[in-house]
Amino acid sequence: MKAENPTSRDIADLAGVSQATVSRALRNSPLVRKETRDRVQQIARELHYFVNRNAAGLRTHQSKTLALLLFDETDGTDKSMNLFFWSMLDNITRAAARRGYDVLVSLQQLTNDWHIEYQASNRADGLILLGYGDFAEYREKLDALAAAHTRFMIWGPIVNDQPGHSFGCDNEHGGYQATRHLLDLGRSRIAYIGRRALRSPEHAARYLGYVRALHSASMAPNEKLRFPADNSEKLGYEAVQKLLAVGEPFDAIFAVTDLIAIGAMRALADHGISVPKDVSVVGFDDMPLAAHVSPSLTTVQQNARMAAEGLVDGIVGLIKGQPVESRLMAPKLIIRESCGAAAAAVRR
Amino acid sequence: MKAENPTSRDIADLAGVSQATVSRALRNSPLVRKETRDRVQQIARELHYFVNRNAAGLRTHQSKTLALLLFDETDGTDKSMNLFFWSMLDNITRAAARRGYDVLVSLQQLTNDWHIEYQASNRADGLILLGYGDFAEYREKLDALAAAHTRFMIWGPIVNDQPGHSFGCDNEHGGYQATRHLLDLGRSRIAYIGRRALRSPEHAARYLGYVRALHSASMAPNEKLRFPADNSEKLGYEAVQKLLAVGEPFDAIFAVTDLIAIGAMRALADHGISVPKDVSVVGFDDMPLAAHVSPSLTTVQQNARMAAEGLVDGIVGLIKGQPVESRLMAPKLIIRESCGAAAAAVRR
DNA sequence: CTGAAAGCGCTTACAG
DNA sequence: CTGAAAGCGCTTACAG
Repeated sequence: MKAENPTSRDIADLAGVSQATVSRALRNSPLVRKETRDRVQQIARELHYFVNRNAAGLRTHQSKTLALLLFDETDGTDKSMNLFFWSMLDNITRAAARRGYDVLVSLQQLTNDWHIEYQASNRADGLILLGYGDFAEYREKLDALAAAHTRFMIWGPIVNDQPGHSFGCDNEHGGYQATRHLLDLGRSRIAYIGRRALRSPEHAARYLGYVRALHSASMAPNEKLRFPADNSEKLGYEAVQKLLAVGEPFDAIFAVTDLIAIGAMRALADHGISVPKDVSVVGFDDMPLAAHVSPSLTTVQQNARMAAEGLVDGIVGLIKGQPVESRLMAPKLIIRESCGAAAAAVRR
Repeated sequence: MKAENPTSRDIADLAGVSQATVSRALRNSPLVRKETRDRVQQIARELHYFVNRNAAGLRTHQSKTLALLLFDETDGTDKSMNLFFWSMLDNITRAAARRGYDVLVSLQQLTNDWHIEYQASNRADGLILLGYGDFAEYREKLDALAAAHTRFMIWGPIVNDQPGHSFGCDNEHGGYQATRHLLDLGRSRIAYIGRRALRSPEHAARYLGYVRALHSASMAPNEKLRFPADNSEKLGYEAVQKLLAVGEPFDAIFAVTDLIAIGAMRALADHGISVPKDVSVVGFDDMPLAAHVSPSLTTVQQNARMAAEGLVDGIVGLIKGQPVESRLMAPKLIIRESCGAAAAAVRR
């Protein structure tokens, strides 16, 4: 049915050279004479020849493939959280392709084995780990990866003692920017919705930025205006219900993620509280939805393209045995309608 | 630095059997005695051994990998369109994993070469093509794939003469359901926003369903209420502007995609027209955003899980040389607020 | 039930 | 600049 694929030997026969020369010519080796090289490549093209990756990989102990492991702590109902990852996936595949790597994708549940075997089986030369959540739970998996001498880059903060290398967003600075923006607009009773425990280091860093901004305005965080929430719209909604129940006055909310912010805005609307007139709301992530909700959400953007480049640079560096440093990139405040800074904000 | 991975030969030495027996034992061959098999597998586990995929693949001419090619006709600004694909990706990787396949992802631009070499280079045993858009443009690529004897499944409609196999949504039926729903609510002047040309077969099928529903109510489509639009919020917005400019009365809109519907609703809101009081709007796709806009969007859902299973079943069947039929799955009307069927609709 | 042997299609020292 | 040869780590007839 399906014709056999041509091999380098077939090309050698047609070109009248040895198979070794074909291999060299195809890889543009300077060892082979230009005319020979051109002839070989010409024939390869005519035959629609492509190097057998399994054979090449077996020989070189490389797969030229990266495995992207996406893990998701949510129950899957809040698919929207994945939007940033989607953009990351897009950018990572492109960045990887530019460097000659394919990307293997795996959606991991936290309970699954973490596919240490991707590298051990020569399916991938390195891993990129992408996920939000509780690092206390991940830690054990990361240790296992490290023990197996797996090369991996983690999307996320720089955590002391954490095995492996990471590339992340400077969440502390982002939290500072968000809060500073609210303060600059004259808001002073700024609620915080999100975690701040160390086991959730991204939230924790954003919280620290929030506190630093308050301090910079000679204020201190008000514990009555702090409500824990994981990353979901529902929990943002519920947090605002609690906030209102407490009765402590507030004029702004810093939600530690866009999803929480959107839930919070819905709760405010349901209670007849106007955003941004009565209360300003700022989120974090800049997921596509943020521009589409009403009022559109002012938020802190993590540039997915930059993130992808950082992660792919890192893992390719590790594969090549180069020294790699864990790094953070700067986030960017995106001003829309939800804080009142742009009264007649352009929505498109 | 990194210790060499163990090979089947290492296990053979430790187990005191031949390398061939190790290979058989690892693959649970009934040929090898249970005790031998258990001993070999035990040692493999202790050594954290994993079969070298390159070697196995070279030998068997299989990669146990599927390539998922996502192509996107938009300019990339309307990332939201990708949401259904994201869900597809999720479900496809899981469905593939269940069948022992990894998934390689590639985000294709229409202008790129379509990586015929995925299969020719033994990187993938088959392809899944995922994208919306204009089949006239794809056609040439599909022919090239077919000419290269590449196995592939296309997400989309069954198109006569189109090379390869497809699995898609019964868009005609979906268009019928959407329109029927509007008719059942007493709407009679139903605008259609979307393409209907054959070169855009998904839109075309939805349009045919729209027409059939109208006929079933003894109505005919009103050409003054038809406005072409590609899949973007912006174009949905603009279509409604044109619709209003024409002055032809209407009480409902069937938008051929959710994104168009959302743009349409925004345009209606900007003109002070109430949805669903004055005008009912129904979309197609049920992207996550659909539940979050206000009013929440009644739409026709394509079940991503079912779609993924269909595509993966198809491609695995093709790989195994089994007969595979192109098939359609049934869409499902999801009733929310935008048509007025659920006055006090639950938004969550 | 097990082993010896061939061979999948490359890459790369080694020799010329 | 080119070729002959080894070998990457498996799987699977072939023989026993």
